[in-house]
Amino acid sequence: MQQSQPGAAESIGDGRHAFTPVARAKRGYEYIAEQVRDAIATRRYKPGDRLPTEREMAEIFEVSRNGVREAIRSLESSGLVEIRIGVHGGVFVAAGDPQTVSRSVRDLASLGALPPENVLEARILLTSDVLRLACERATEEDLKRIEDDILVTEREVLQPGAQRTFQITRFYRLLAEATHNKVLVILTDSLAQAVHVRLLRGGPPVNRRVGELRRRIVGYIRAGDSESAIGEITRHLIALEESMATAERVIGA
Amino acid sequence: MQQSQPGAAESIGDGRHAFTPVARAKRGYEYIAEQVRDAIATRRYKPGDRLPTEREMAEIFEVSRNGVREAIRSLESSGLVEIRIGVHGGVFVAAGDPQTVSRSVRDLASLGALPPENVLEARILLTSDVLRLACERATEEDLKRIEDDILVTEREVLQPGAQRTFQITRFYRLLAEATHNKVLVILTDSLAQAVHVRLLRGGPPVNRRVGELRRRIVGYIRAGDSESAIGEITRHLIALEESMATAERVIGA
DNA sequence: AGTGTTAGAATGGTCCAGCCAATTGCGCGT
DNA sequence: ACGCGCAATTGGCTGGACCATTCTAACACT
Repeated sequence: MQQSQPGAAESIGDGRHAFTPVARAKRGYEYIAEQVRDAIATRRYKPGDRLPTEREMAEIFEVSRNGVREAIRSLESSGLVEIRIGVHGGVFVAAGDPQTVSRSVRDLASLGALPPENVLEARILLTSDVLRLACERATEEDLKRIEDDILVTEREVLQPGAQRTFQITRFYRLLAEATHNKVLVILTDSLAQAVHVRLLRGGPPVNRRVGELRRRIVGYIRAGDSESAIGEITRHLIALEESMATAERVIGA
Repeated sequence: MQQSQPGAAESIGDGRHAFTPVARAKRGYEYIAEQVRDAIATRRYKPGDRLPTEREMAEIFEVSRNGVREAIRSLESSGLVEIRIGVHGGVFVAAGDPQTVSRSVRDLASLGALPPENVLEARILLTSDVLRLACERATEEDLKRIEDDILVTEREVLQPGAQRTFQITRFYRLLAEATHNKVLVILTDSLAQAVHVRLLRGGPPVNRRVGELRRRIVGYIRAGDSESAIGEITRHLIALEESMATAERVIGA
């Protein structure tokens, strides 16, 4: 996988030179992971297929079993393979879990690599697109699911000692699911996770009025009034950002 | 790391039950990776900080050094830590490389988990948002960079035996960079990678006219005519999708 | 004083050989 | 026919050993 080189090269020059960072001594397991990745990318191995056993790979690649295990760990953490144990166990090409993407984004947010104002802007744009599509495509079932979730959330939020849960993520994912577009679900979920990380780090108190707000949104979607829905949620996202920003200023984070 | 549970639970029921998959016997290294992840998420460790050495962690967590190494491999592959060797080397919390996200998306695409029509739709929406912002914010420098890249691309494309390179990814990233929004760059790049994977798997021949098209886009951006730019690129993305679809039908992939 | 040079220490990188735990199939006994 | 347990195969994990890389600090030579 030549993923790091292009980025690195371009960030330095104008892209015209053909230089690449001096082939840093890659570690053994990287070569293994790379080969497996390529084999999957080129469809030589498809989801569900079983790779050779650890012991076999150790022979094939001429490394110790430990080296193979590290490579597998890396691939597993990327969501490319999954492991089953027992006879007929082994390393299998995974089906592809969409959550790996939002986990990446969450990690980036954990590291503070995502400026909040950029997340906010992207979120407003993305959510607006989602709402427009949702107005066209949401089925009654989709809307029911959202309404059920609102009830759950209200119950969670009104309980004494309400903790931050995954409600933030859930609502937006359900909205995105109403577009019937998997990719939009992934993107929406990713941005929600970026905010979620921040909320977990001592954010503002839980807003007890979320229920009302969300019900209004659903109402607009039912009526096919995308512009009102967008306006409503945009104001909400901005308000949320402001309350997070002040909360962080108080803590001094 | 409770990332797999919420998704799994919700996909089954209505979200009202509090059931969680029977705590599958987690492997030792997962506990380690989880603790380190949490420590980073809660800012107990910040980018640049050094974690204990492998040997120390092995003592702390009461596992073998191999176990620790597997945990580190997993975190490294998530882009959370990076390793330096030598005295004063060790495991350091990373700065956060945006490429981890697009790599995730690319992996998902490799696994065939992203329906092409969903990618196309998301790409059209996202690129439209990007172009609107770019029309407002692009500096002369931004546009210069794009024009330079177009020249590079034309040279690459017109060479005999033109190979698919990273030009597809590059152009869209540069467009996104003109919005001066890091998050939009990440999202744009991710979707471009999803398409790139497909192109590498025997896509249609390289389009030799890309230069003209891209120059027109830049022209519209300079003129602040976002709608024309959007129309142009939307038609292009749709045409690209169609040519990929037919190419795949021929191959029988 | 300045300048190489070298020895040592600390770190991750790798290997080996072995045993444990989970899973499954097969054959034996009832 | 049924069930029970053994055996085979897989990944999970251990502990110990040694190598490769890097940096520091002491030393030797100008």
